Amino acid sequence: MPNQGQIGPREREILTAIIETYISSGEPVGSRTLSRQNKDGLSPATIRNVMSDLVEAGFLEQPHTSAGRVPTAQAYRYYVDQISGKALLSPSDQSLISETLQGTVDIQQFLERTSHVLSLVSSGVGVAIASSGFENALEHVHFSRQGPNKVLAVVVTRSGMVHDRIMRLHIDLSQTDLDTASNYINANFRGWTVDKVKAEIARRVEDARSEYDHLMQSLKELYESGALATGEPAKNIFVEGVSNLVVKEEDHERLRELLKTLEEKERVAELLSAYLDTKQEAVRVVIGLEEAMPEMRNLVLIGAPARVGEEMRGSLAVIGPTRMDYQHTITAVSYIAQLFDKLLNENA
Amino acid sequence: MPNQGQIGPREREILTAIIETYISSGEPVGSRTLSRQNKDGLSPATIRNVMSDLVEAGFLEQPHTSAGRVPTAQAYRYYVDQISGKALLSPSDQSLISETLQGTVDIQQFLERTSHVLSLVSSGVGVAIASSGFENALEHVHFSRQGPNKVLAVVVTRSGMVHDRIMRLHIDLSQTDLDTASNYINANFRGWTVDKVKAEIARRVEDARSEYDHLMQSLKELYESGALATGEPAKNIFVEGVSNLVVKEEDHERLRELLKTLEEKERVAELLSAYLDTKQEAVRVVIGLEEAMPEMRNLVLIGAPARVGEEMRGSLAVIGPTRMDYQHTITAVSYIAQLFDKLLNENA
DNA sequence: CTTTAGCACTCTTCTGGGCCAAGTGCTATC
DNA sequence: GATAGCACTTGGCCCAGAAGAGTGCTAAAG
Repeated sequence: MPNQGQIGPREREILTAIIETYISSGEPVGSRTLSRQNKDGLSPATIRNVMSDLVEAGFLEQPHTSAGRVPTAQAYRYYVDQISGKALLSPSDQSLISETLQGTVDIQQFLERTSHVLSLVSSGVGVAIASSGFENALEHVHFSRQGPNKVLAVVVTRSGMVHDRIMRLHIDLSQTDLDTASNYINANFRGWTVDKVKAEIARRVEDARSEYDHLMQSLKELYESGALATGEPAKNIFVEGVSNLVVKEEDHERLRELLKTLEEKERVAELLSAYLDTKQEAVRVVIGLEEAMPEMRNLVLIGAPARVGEEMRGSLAVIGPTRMDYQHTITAVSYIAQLFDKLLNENA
Repeated sequence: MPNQGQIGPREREILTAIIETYISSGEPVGSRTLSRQNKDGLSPATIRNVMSDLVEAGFLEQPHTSAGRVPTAQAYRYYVDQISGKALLSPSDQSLISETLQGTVDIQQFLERTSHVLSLVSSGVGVAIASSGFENALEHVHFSRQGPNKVLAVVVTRSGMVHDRIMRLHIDLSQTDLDTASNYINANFRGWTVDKVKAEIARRVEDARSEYDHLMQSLKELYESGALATGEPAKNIFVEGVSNLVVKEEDHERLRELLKTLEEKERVAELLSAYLDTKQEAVRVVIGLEEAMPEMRNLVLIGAPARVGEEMRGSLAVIGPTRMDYQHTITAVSYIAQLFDKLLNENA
């Protein structure tokens, strides 16, 4: 990374102007255009000199010798650092968002609406993910016999997620057996994380050698049938607004690849979890997604962890074109992340 | 519709050849090409005469005076009638499909996998919809108190669909109240359709003027909070494989519109329900979707009702380009429709 | 009456040249 | 350091011409 420090106030101003012009026009910006729009009457020649420096420093590129300049990933990163935390969300967006999210009652619904509203207010796809099992405290399980060997399991976690699943067992358990089992689990493990519960049940089942212990047998059967799985990943990953990514310049082949990736929601989840970690507090902007996934060239990710109190319950993000309204999107993401805590805390 | 009857065996043969060539090449097909590929050594001139007749009869069109011919919607309809029921599904597809769908346990999961596998074996998007409430017989409800004024409702229908929902009530019901209510519903209404149940509850609540009847009050509260809603439409509409629709020829603007429509799953549901009715038995092919939705120009719908026994439980379909492998897709859709009955019947 | 061969005609697509606009880099000047 | 001037590069656009594909029509052959 050459000469990052070289950026003085004049350079910064011009760089910002170039980026903003490019974002709104989509075309390489030349010195002439810039000098005309810039309020300080700098001449094209001057600007050319500065531009030349900026190319040197790695902030700009030229598609070919005699075209204007285009911002590099480095430039976007710099730009985002500059503007971060500067803007407020427009009142209309604010009310759109809060009206949509008002009155949601569990995390799944919240996230679903979040992905939708994000795709509306941004020019990208809205993504929202509920973080899976391992961080969720068990609230309550319920088993209900549906027929011979057939059981409906409902697992509710503290965060408000509800997982239901119908399973076939190898043996037939009566509703009484099931109630005994669920009472046992609820009485012993309420508040534990689901993963811990599963591990502990496995241990106790193993320990209780006695084949005569009916309860343990039921538990074993239920455990093995996957009754406590909170996986079912697709159910808790919401991706909306892919049509926003269809823009004229895009080449068909890549677009197709991109859509395919976005449809494999697990891959989107991977992407988010790679870049959004629990520690970090605020909105994170990742420029240069093509390093992780080549079909995501020219896309950026703007994401934030979704917390309630200290606990991370999921993530939300916008995946959109490098040429996007950063201020706006960042503010929107951050606004929703805050709402998340607020709305779900009062439901606790 | 002019001179439909005019089609003799020779015309039919040539028409079929044109359609198949066009489907595989995507370009207007000319008399020369056709004469070369056709086994009977017909000369281009002869073919031209026939083509001329076919244009007259409304089966072919020419993009411009000196281009080859392109099949019209009428031609595709004719073609589909000709080939229907002719082919068998390739063994590899057969096993892909049955392996994917084997072991599904409720309709939701079945449909989700169906939409996925359909998008894989066809060149279009796979769609699967569970028909909502009104035809579903109630199996079982369960209410569970989650906190002050907060109740989890689980509604299970005979078809294996599970609807869960967390609601806020205006009054606080104890778990005992809830159990009384659910027992009452299960005892009185098991086997009714959900809609009937709702109507009947409303009636009884209305009738039981006595404000002292605790049970009726609970029921009223639960009913009004929407505990019995089996709506939540998005949850039961599965659309997969949109990337299949990104093809070179497509214009960006229309593509964008199309994706937007496909993301509004309710609109897709509308489309299916408009064309697939309960009466009809087998696979239905709808050519000319643009009449219903202009953005769906050049798309066809190949769908079938999903029944178990006599009862319609949903629909499945492929929405793909007019230029698709009809034989293959029709066979696949029909194969899955049959599997549906078979797999879910044995789980009954 | 059907089929075929021949031929002139139409229309699209591809190609190459020339022109223009935009933008650059360099140098000389203020 | 900023500016003005100037020669140079490059992609986009327009146009004309050639090539290719296909048609319709007519006349002849089966």
